[in-house]
Amino acid sequence: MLHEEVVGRLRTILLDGEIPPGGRIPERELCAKLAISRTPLREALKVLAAEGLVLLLPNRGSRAAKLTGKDLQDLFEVCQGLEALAGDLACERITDAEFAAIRTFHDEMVDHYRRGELAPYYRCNRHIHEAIINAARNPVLTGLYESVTARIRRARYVTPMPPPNWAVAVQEHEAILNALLRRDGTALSHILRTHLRHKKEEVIRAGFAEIEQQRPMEGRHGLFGGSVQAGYGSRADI
Amino acid sequence: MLHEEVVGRLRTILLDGEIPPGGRIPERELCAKLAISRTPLREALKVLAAEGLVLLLPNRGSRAAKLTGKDLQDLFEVCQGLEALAGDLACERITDAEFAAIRTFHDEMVDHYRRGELAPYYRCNRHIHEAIINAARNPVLTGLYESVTARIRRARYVTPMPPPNWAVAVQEHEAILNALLRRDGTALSHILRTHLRHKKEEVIRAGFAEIEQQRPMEGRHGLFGGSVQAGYGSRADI
DNA sequence: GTTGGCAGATTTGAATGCAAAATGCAGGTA
DNA sequence: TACCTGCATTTTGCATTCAAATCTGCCAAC
Repeated sequence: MLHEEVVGRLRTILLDGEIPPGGRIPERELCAKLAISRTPLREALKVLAAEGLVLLLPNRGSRAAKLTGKDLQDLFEVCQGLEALAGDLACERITDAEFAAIRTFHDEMVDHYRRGELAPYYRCNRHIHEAIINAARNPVLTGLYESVTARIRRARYVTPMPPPNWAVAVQEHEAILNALLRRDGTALSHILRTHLRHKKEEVIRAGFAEIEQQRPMEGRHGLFGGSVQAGYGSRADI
Repeated sequence: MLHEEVVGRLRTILLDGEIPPGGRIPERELCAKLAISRTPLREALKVLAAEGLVLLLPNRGSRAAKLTGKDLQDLFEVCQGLEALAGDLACERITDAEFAAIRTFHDEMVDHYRRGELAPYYRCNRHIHEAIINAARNPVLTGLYESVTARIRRARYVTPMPPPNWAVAVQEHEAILNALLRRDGTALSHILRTHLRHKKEEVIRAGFAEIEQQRPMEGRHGLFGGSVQAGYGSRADI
């Protein structure tokens, strides 16, 4: 019960920004805080490094990963690909009940839009996107999606929306719902790609990538391929 | 230098089937074999569990993950999505040199096809797919792709090809090259999806998923989402 | 003959210990 | 004053140790 939980709690700490991106991760303090020894903590750090949330610097400790604008762009692009795939699959596999649930979220979301309530709008929005992923009935996809979206969540679901863009986003969501209703995978896939591309542009324009004071070569690491790997630095928040 | 290397070697051991899927992973033996202590080995196991290559059974050790037909299908679907995305991006970003390299691999591949040389054919084939991924210039994508393809590599690049299917595959590759030449992302994306879908169907038909003697509930685990998580069993080889 | 249960051995999960590397700081030198 | 050098301290990475859980084999009871 220890290991899983440690990974989860650490992940929360990192995603919530309790340890700010780029911040040092003090092993001893965290051990005390979580009331565990260094062994399970270090195991968790390795796992999170594989997820791209932690940067392991050999012999020099670990740091919370920072996202550069490039990182953010890369992540959004991948997210586009994953959601497009999910949309395609979801149209083949979604149940009527699942569709109904999405429609409910959608209607609620539109209500929040009309009232200009951003936070609840985003909540519904996120439910919809996640429901589409789940409807694809592909655990591998779900897993990758969670891992990718976790890292852009704050950028994605916090960025303020200028009214014109917000209107477009809602329109796109109408189209998403429509494509789902028609079970038109190709269309849904296309809309989702567009939708995410817009979101990406908005987030990047909103400045989630401007504070790039490139740190000089932090080590690589960050298993699973090249995720964070290529050694970035910077970004203070997200 | 230890940790990274241990993960790498263990991954190789698992992917090469040196420890067969579903096989127990004997910590002590592996420690002796790799000349390390249990601590770094266990860290590596946790990381590989997060990648979906290892199943962690609380208090009952770890096992090499097995792929069910469903797993294989899920992985191929995700691979479709990733390659489609890569194709789209690659068309925007590929350099002439990269394209030339792909064309060279392509020509060589066709030669091998004409001579009926499957293994070298697959080698070129794989180079092409990887080159497209790399041309997308997206480290996150590259990382996920590596992680996903590693798990289906043996199925994908070992399955024998009935002549008619092989001919179709080569034709598809002609189309891939053509779309790349024209920098037509939409077309390339579409072809890659189709190409991968065919491959998936072929692999599944070739029987890489038939030996499913469902093991009774092995624990879950296997971080990153639901990858292996949902607790499958079975498959003896791959 | 089979089943249930108990004691010993094995294995796992986590804590602690120890050597090596890195960091910080004081003092000396140009 | 700025910079380099050497030492003490801290931190990291791995090995070892220890407690708890699981597995194995044996015996008794039905």
